[in-house]
Amino acid sequence: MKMSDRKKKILQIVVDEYINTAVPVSSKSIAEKHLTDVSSATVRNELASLEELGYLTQFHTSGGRVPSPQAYRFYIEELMQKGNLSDSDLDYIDRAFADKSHDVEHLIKSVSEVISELTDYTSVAIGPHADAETVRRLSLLPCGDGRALLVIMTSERILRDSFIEIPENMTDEDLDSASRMIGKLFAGKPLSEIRETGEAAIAEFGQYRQVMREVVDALKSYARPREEDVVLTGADKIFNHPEYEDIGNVKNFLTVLSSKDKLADIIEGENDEIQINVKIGSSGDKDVPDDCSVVTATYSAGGKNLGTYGVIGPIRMDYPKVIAVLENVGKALEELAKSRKKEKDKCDHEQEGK
Amino acid sequence: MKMSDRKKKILQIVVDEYINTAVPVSSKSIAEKHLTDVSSATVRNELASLEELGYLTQFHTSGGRVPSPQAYRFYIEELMQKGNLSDSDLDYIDRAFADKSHDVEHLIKSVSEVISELTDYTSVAIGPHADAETVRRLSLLPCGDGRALLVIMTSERILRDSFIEIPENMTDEDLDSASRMIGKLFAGKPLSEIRETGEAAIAEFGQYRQVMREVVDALKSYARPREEDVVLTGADKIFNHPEYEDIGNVKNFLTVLSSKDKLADIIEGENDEIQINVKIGSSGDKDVPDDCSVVTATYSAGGKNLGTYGVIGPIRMDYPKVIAVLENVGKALEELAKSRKKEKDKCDHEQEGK
DNA sequence: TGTTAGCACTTAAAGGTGGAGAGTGCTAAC
DNA sequence: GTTAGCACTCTCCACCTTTAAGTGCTAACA
Repeated sequence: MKMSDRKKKILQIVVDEYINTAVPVSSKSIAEKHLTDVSSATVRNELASLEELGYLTQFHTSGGRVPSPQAYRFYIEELMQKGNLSDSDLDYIDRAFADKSHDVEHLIKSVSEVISELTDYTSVAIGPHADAETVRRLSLLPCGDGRALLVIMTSERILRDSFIEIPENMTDEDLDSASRMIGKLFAGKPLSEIRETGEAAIAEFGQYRQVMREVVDALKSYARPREEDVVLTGADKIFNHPEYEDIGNVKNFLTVLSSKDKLADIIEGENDEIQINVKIGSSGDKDVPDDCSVVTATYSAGGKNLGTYGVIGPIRMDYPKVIAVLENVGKALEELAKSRKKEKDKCDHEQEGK
Repeated sequence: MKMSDRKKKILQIVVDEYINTAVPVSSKSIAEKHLTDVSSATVRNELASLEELGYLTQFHTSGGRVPSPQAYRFYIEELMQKGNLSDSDLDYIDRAFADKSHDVEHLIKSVSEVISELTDYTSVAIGPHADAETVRRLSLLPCGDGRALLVIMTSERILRDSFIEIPENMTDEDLDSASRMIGKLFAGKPLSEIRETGEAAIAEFGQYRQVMREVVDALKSYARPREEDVVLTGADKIFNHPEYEDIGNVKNFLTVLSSKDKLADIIEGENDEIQINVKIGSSGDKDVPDDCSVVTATYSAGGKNLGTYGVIGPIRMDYPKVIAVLENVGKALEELAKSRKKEKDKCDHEQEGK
């Protein structure tokens, strides 16, 4: 059976209507409100046929139709009318990023908050992979209890959460010179490369071999997003959506949210290439609950990854709005990255001139 | 009306029973299971009198009795039989703290997890106030973008989350010497004192006055527990308790949990002196929801505050178990603090000998 | 005076009934 | 291909009845 234009139109109406009202859509309401040139009986025939094609389901014979996951996918690909944000929403985004300090961590948090606030869904954000950033400076600060704090300044931020063990007989001065040597060796290289080639370098690193090994080991923890890099905002937003009036669904949902590790998997997925990625229901992804959709966007500017941000909520999600928000936040982030780059370049230039 | 021994006994039975079953307690069940020497009619008389005294309430005439907040308070003060933990619970605690690294942050997280796991309630933990700790070492690491990372080693841990702005014309060497000077000045002093007297010191700090001001300002943020110092574990545990089958209650509960700032207020309160503190219902505390109890313990060893830990859940809480867990975790923490102190002393001694 | 048996009373919860309303599927006519 | 008409199905709600649980009260008892 072919998808006639009228079928598409009706399917679009059903999805739009259901997204807005959460009430199964009837043939009568379609004929009255949207397709005034045909009767409800005609619509009924089309609905029956759409159901046969797998786009619609009914809970019971007299209950109107509800879109299937397949329908949402089709809707997003072909039918959806891109939403425009209201002026006040656009304003909100602008203001949120206007006076942000330079911190990547804070920025990620802000992005997550903005997305959750504007979409009214739970938002998840993962910052850029430190992995791809290059080392600018590396310091080892003695802690006095056999450990040292490893602080790495990368091209994008400061990593300061790793501790390494240091040999008992090592003095602060030793540590300092080890720190300089290692810093010099790694400067300009991306973390990922250090992790891979680091092993080989350890052998040649006579005196401070053990410290070197600890540093390389510590870098391994940056291969995956760390717990503190996964930001969750607006978990309580689910209560604003009628599908979560059922306690079982709430429980299910919150259980997924409680493991940041799983969340990271859900959000990151394999969306390196696509800009916006939509997972509806359990599209084979074991970690996404059956009754949830996940919409994510991976941002980048000038070849640089700016992180992955998204929304998790019921399948009946306001996709036009969510996608519009993600796109506009993306634009704002790009702008920000650009203006920062300019600033940095200017700054670097000045330093050279000195 | 006086509280006869029998009344007390009956009240205790009602509370115990209700805690365990969550079902209103009837006169018949009491007479049959616990007070076999009197009839249900006698128990009924006593129950009516306890109700008059404000200890019991009924939802409807044929519904059995339920303890009032007042009854729980009386129960905890006078009636409760202290619970003993099972061997496996005790084991669990021991194992959890056996091989913990030195990190205060990790320890707090572990404590919170252990408490939530053993009690089956949502647990909140706030680490010791950095505020009271003394400075051992202070470093300013240049970040290269007009900022510096302020790393402070205190007697207990490493604080590494503050950034300060530095003057444009300041070189890395300048920063380093400023760092040394400020470090020397503050060494051995508690953060709280620096915060208070710091203002005065700024004036005398000629050349590096601006940096000094930034440092003193940054320290102010340690006066209150920071967001990352408030650890929440097992939010989903509430689903294991029947009072949270009602979606409204869940919403209410989760809303409170979503603000770490409010949580900190709830947990910390004014329990500096008491070891274990129980708030039942809204005991005047505006932030605690009416239908919630909060049990907290503030630990200390050798005069040193080890943090405040607790449990938040329904008023019908298993107080004997919760209190037993908090007590035993407290003991374990004390042990840990002691053995660490020994280690540290030994370590310091060796260093002196060198 | 405290305790008890007995009984009437109250209430929630569960189950059944019937009508109203919504929506469909089908058929026959256009 | 479209439509009007109608029988059919199903939910929802209001109402009722029954059942079980538990109480309060009273009168008798030790």
